[in-house]
Amino acid sequence: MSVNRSLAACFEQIASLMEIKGENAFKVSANRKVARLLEDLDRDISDIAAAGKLTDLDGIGKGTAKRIEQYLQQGTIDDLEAMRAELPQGLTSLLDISGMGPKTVGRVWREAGVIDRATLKEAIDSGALAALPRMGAKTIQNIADSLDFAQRAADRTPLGKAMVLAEMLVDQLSACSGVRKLDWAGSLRRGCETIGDIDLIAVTDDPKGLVEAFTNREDVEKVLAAGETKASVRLAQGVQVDLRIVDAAVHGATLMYFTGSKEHNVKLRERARSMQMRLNEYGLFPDDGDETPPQQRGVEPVAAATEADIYAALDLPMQPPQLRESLDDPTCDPPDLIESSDILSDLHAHTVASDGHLQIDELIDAARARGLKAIAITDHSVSSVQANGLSIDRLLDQIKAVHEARDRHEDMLVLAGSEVDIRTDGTLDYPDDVLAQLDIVVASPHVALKQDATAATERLLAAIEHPLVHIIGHPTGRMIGRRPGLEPDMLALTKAAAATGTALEINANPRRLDLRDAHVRTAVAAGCLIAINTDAHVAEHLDFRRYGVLTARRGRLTSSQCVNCLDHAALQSWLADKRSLGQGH
DNA sequence: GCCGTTTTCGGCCCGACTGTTTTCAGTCG
Repeated sequence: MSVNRSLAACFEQIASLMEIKGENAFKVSANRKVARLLEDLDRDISDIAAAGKLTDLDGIGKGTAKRIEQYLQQGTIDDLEAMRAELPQGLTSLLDISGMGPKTVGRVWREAGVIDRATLKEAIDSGALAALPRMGAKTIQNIADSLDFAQRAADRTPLGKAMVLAEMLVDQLSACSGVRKLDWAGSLRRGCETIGDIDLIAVTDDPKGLVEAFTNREDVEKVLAAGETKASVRLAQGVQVDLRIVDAAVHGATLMYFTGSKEHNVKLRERARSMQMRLNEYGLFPDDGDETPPQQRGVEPVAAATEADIYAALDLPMQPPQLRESLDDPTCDPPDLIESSDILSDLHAHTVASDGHLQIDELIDAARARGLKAIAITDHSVSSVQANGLSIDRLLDQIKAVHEARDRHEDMLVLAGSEVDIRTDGTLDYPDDVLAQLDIVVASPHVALKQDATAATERLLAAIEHPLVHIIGHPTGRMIGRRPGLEPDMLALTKAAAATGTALEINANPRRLDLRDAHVRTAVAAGCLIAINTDAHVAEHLDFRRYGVLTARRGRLTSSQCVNCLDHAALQSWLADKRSLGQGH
């Protein structure tokens, strides 16, 4: 699968270099669209190329197909190599600096000899930049600040951090006088695993007061914009936050517009145009051919107050925010997606026996307090030495202790389990006669996370097909932004999981989210069962559930395919049936 | 560069804010 990723990077670079060269903007966006498509694709592009089906993909024409084939055969693309020879490599890194667009990057390169971030800094310090036309003191200060910020801040903010920050902002700003509505939009609302910036949409009787409260916050490091309807700040926490203020009558249009994705918006606008209408952040308007934006001429929108109104007026089904990505078709009826309230159990959690911080009873109480009806105690196995994994003797003691706790908490279904290491060769960390004594077995990879794709596939297949395994925990072992994890053949894994009834986990820890959204989509399509577990080590980790649910929704999961939505009887019969079926395997 | 109930050419989504402008280009989302 990584060929998809490296090829996506090529097309992203083609787009950026063309942009700096000043080539046709539509060609640029066509290439960028290809990059996005490759990133989201759930199949190996080389398989599609081998089948001669490249141009079947929306956005790939003859030219792109040729480039892809050349890359697959030679590992390079002539057009890209030519541009790399013509333009310095470091220029594209300047596009990530806020305020530096392709025009500016092209100018500072041609006219001031800037070729990367280091030479940009030099040009600022030496005054070479100030010598250029249209480079006033403010512009240069903004570039200097943004360069500094870009060097310090992480590329994107993890979902877990952004969500907590957004909740705090909404909480505090909602307390301002006159505020009637305040929501977050953007990639955060869509539940993406990382967030570029936080978008807030407000309805208020006192716009000025809200903008002031927003830009005067103590944690604001820099105010990027502060208009009557829009303000933008950079927080000390390393995140940019945009605030839009709108009339209640157009709230839906603005919320929809800033929720995106960009590709989804484009599709809706194209649809609007095909129906002789115009869609913008103020509503859906009849297209009367007048260039001036309709809302400025007092034209009444066809729909604007709610997202549902707009979808309805476009004759489309209402799409949940998590299904508004480039691969999602807005004309398709969305499935009845899983919700947090559907989840009745957490089947992967740790106690002090291994590396958790809670006693068994504390974990059970914490789960009950969050509305759960069942909890599995799954401490680490013997190989996970760094996590204080349990020896067979300690595990047998633990099973006994959990079963005693079960009798003390009759309202809860308490399961004695283990998170068993899947060793490098695919064997498990306890012998079968020990595993058979557990109520539930979660098998997870923890080491050798860089092994090649074939070995990883065989390793995970062995665990999926093991008759005593119920769930594969964090199947790839990736850590967002830190390590990519295993890259197994997900199609093969999900097929095997569907055939054996083994569930694949969405680990809800926001640093993991593993399976990721695209994998969930593949798994759901293959018909395999999914578990959404938090892998809790402290009580608060149980609240990670919501990140798992968002990821599940992005993968089109319904509650009927999720084992955590089973009630006591159904869960117990799945656990038992899985094994009795497995016996004959 | 892609695409087609305006299909082999001529389109391709829309508006706010900033800074350096004397009417608008560039950037962003």
